Amino acid sequence: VTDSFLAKWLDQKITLNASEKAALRKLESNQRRIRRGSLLLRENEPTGELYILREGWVFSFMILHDGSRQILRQYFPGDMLGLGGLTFAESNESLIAVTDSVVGVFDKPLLANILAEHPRLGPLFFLLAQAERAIANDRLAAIGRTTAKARVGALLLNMLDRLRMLDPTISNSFSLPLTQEEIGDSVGLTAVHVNRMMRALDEDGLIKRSGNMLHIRDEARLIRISNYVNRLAALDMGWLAKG
Amino acid sequence: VTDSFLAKWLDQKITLNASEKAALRKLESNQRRIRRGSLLLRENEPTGELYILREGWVFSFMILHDGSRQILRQYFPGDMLGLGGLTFAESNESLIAVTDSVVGVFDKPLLANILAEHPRLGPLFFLLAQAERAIANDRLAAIGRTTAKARVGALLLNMLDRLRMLDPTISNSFSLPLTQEEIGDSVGLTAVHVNRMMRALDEDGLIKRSGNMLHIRDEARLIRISNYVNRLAALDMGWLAKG
DNA sequence: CGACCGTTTGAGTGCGGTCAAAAGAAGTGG
DNA sequence: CCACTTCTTTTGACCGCACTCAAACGGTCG
Repeated sequence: VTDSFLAKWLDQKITLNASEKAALRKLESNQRRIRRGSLLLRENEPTGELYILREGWVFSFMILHDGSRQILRQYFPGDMLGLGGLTFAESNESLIAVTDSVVGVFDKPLLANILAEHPRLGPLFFLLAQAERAIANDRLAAIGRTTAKARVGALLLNMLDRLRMLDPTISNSFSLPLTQEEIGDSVGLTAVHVNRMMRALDEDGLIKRSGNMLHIRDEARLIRISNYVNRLAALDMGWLAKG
Repeated sequence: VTDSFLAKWLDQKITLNASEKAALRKLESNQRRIRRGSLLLRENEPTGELYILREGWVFSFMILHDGSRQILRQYFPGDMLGLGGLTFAESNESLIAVTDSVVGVFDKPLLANILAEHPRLGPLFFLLAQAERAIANDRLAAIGRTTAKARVGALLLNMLDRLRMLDPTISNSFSLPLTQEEIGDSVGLTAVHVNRMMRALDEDGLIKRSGNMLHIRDEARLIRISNYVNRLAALDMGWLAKG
């Protein structure tokens, strides 16, 4: 068993002791390989499984009654997935792998044990959930109140910032494995209109596309027109515990 | 100091012991009265204050760069407010009282102490946060992928269900203190279009308005056309701890 | 090489926005 | 209690952003 990806990520924000790291490692010890395009979890099916993503891209989504899809969130290595199942017997979200991925699989009883044995982890997970909520708020505001171009721009910037946290050598380019339809389902647009907006961003000199590589050419201006804020930069959890 | 409203709400889901109840009571012991329309917390201002709502209605919102407003969430008695300040030095949301309200005020150090002394509360708060996330997902999908009429309908139904949890005697009517502009800012519409949708719902026989009283006339049909799901009904946190 | 999937482009439509104004409701001060 | 202001709701006319439908193009995999 290699190191815990969740621990690596948390450890940037708060110092974990050896026993806590060991506990988190346990959550990732049972690993599973996921093929690109396959479902990890299906909406409205009872499940006790929870996951920590170790490699690859995953996203969660809901299907509405008219058949349309809303993508809720993109997940990257270190993220916990399937948390909808924590409070509801049936999850209200599905999980699908965008690229070949590796997850650590665990269940509720194991999580309950670990939380009981390591009293700092519960509060820490609570904080993490609040940080996610703040980011979800930005997405809500973007979808509810900004133009199509801004929504696409904000999504691209958010993905770039997430990837930068994982790999500081990334500067302004990354491989974007999402189709334009998936981008549309993420920000509440149709694939056709996403295409027009991407081309517009391209013609404005804000981004550059070649293959599935995406290059942000003028990040400052893209941030401005997209009404984007990088919340991750200001995350502070140090006040929680000094142990 | 009367009973804790947060404890009353949590106690429906998981059994709290006397010492935990006392701890939660402490969070609400420092009470403050808020006038209708006044700001409890301002976006982008550093703050250490956190709140538990005891009486009244509060909502949180963000202002975008073009001046438009997105209302993020309606809060009811028993809810914790201002959690954006937990992980960020500056909150990314503002809080405003819709009606005269009473909140319990506490700060991060007190919360940190209570979480450290009561090891079940951290995990419990974590679960609560996940439940909120699931509900936020529904709202995201509604705004991203449903029609104006469905969005308004889903908001009304959600408020009804929240109120029912607080007062089981409520059947199909409640006093709605939000203006149509505030409803619009909640679901990503203009006040003018909210008005048209409310009138349409009225003419369809789904709702009935008189003054600021709202009556749901055909709940089943409104649920259907709004693509609404009441997540609160299926909340399950019992697996967490048997202590 | 064909089948399939994703991207690109065009033409036309409609949902929700904008602008404007009137009517009603609710505070506010004298 | 009334006069006045301000806020909220309602209605109409028009506009435009994003959707729909459709077809062509390009890449990729078997």
